[in-house]
Amino acid sequence: MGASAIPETARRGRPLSERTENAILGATAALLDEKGLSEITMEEIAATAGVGKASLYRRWPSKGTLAFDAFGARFLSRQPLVDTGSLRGDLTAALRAWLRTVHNTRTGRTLRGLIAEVQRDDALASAWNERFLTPVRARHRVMIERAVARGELPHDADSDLLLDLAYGPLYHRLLHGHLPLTVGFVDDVVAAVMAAGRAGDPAGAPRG
Amino acid sequence: MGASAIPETARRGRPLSERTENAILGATAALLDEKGLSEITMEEIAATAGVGKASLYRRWPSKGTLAFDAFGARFLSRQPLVDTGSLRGDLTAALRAWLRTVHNTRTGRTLRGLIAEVQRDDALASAWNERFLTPVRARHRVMIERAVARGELPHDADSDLLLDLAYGPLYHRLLHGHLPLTVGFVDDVVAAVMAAGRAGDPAGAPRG
Amino acid sequence: MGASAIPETARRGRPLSERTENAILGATAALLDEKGLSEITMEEIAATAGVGKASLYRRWPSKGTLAFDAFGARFLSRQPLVDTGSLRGDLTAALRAWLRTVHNTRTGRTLRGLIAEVQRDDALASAWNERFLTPVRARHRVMIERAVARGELPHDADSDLLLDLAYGPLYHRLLHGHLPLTVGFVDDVVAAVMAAGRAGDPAGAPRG
Amino acid sequence: MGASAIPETARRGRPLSERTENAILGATAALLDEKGLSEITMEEIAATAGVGKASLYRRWPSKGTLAFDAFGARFLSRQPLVDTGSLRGDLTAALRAWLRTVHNTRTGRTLRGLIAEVQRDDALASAWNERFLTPVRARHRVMIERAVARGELPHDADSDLLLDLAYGPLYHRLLHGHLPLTVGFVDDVVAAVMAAGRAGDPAGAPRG
DNA sequence: TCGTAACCGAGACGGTACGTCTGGTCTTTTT
DNA sequence: AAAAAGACCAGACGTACCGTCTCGGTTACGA
Repeated sequence: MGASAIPETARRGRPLSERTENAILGATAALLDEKGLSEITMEEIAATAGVGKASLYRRWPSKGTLAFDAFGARFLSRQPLVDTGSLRGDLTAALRAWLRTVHNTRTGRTLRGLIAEVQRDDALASAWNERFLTPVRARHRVMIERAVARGELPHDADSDLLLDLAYGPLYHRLLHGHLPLTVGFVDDVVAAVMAAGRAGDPAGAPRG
Repeated sequence: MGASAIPETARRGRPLSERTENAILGATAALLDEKGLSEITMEEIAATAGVGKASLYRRWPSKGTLAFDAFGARFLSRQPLVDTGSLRGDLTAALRAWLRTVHNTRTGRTLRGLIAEVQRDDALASAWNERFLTPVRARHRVMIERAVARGELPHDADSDLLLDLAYGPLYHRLLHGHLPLTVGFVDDVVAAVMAAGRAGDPAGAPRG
Repeated sequence: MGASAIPETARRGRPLSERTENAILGATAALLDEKGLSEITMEEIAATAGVGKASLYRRWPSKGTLAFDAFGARFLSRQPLVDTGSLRGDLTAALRAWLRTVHNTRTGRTLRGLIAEVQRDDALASAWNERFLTPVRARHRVMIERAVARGELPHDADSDLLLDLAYGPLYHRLLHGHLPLTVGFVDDVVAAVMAAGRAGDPAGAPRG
Repeated sequence: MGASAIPETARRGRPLSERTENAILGATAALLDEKGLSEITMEEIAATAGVGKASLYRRWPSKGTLAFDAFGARFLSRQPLVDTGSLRGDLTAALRAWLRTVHNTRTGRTLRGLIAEVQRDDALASAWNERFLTPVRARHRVMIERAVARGELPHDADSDLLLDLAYGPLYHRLLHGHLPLTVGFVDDVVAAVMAAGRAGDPAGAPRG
């Protein structure tokens, strides 16, 4: 989304300035630390970065994509993959890390704002999927694969299902706020995922 | 949110017109059938309703609250509570009804737009909780209570947890769109909730 | 303009309340003492008078006519007609009284506001002429007639012209503010009118 | 009032477009030819000019100042200064030109509207003085100076007074409409000014 | 070493929508 | 039936941002 794509041949003309790019990303991150995405304007980002608005639009097509670039790396870096030796341990570690990252934090507010933005912008939705959800899920999927290798889960365990069972309830409370996001809740969710996994290949259950 | 609050004594001056209110709600609903919430403007609603803008702001403080009033009743009416005689049957019926209501429908798009709006407006978030989430969850909780009465679930089953386990994964796919919302997925989620429920008090203890 | 028109027969229903009328005129006068006519709204007048807007529009068709009624009598009462025994004395007394009334006073500001209002409302312009200009000019014309009777002016002296020669320059400076309105200026204008009057029939003929 | 002020150094950013400015002034002038200033809205001017509202407010702080810029030059150009060889001739030519320009013309209606506007806006009043009244009076003052040079008026003739004696009665009738603005009236006013001028230094008359 | 293409910051551009305000009218209940 | 209250429709107000374009100027490649 940001500056990428190595040109086949060196492109003519003045190249995009790395300083400008960093200034924009820095200003965006700083503003996201202060307030919600919907309260930030492109003009404000440009002014804060000491940059013309055109330099924003030259790189990112919308506020959402820019915020996503300014936000994504930091978020991903806070979702480490640890190997505790058991699926329950891995899941607990992963979901608690997610909880710490988003619960009552500026990062959580930004994440909510980005998900809101995704609902109104199909292009951003694609980017969100490819650049954020896919990698984070690939990382999480490793937990499932290790559990299969250990024999904790059957060979045909549905990793997509299990991940949605784990993260779905958490995002649900994050976005709707109907009930608190607590460590206890996270542990209950982990227990439920364990139960569902042990119950055998859920995809094999009879359905209509 | 809209006209409410029974006056202690008859209020002075010209009362809010029911015709005007209905015209506004009707226009909003019609526009929500055409396009997304974020593409609709208050000016457009007023013009469609043949009403002054002030008559909108006199009743609703924001577009979100208005959309919520125009949308809520319809949505709730499409989430019937049926008694099939078993928890699995009840859950399957409820989640499939939800799926039919939101999957690739205008209602689904509107629901996504409203959830996005809720992320940026605390007042709307409260209304969303009180006027939408709380009643819909109360209705769904009946399923859990019936299962407890039947002996399908232990007495201390955590209905909040079970409902989040059921609806969380569905909303997750609705909002992120990383994987399709299918009947098969719904049935898998039901199976997982059943497994989690049978496993006893999910909040705690080791299970064999 | 205001409450007038004696009913042929006693009118049916509740009569227009004199209290209401006085409250409106009082509120208007009070507001005109505070600020300019263009900064006052009908809603403000109604609120200040503790009266419904309909009670304003029932009596006066526009803000200008109302202001005119609230203002007119006071202004006229401050333009006394004195008989000093000479045209120069009469004119000096009249123009100086006008100067005292309007120079750097709230009355002057209101007068300017009303004249501005008259430019954009033909109905008000008529009222202004009939109810304000005509009576005040009739009163001033007496000065000219007395001067003719004394032999200070020829029998065919054009009183309209002489009055416009006297008041025109004063209103000019009041409305344009290009030069100060001073007693010296008033006296110079009186001298000029005297000269013009003495020169014989101003409408015509060559003079030596 | 509009785009002016030569920049000390080349100004940064995109300069104000002359095309836009002309479009706005043209649209304003066209609308002023159709109807009165008070019936014209900023939105209408922007739409007619094919221009955003911000481009109006970027240049002019109010409708009055804009109308003034659109109107001023045209009006001034219709008040030529001719040298007829005598004060009476010069005055007659100037006042008759004024009469032709404003009597029952769109220009006259606009002039009345602007004078009304000036009464409610101090900033506009200043502009009106500096940019309209001062130059037009400077031009007219030449008539007086030539008359002094010819010996028609004493050396200490008060040009401000004489100009107000000449134009005051005309504006008086224009704004109040109590009596018609005719050529005969103009000639009478000229005669009066001549008489006042010949009567010697009016400023020297005794006063209290 | 020059030309030129694409960048740079600044800010004006045509637009849209905002939420407020006012005008003049209409609809209540109360007097 | 007029009173006070206040909602009604209509639409202008001046502001804020949008995403694009224009300006004078800079940078770095390729000829």
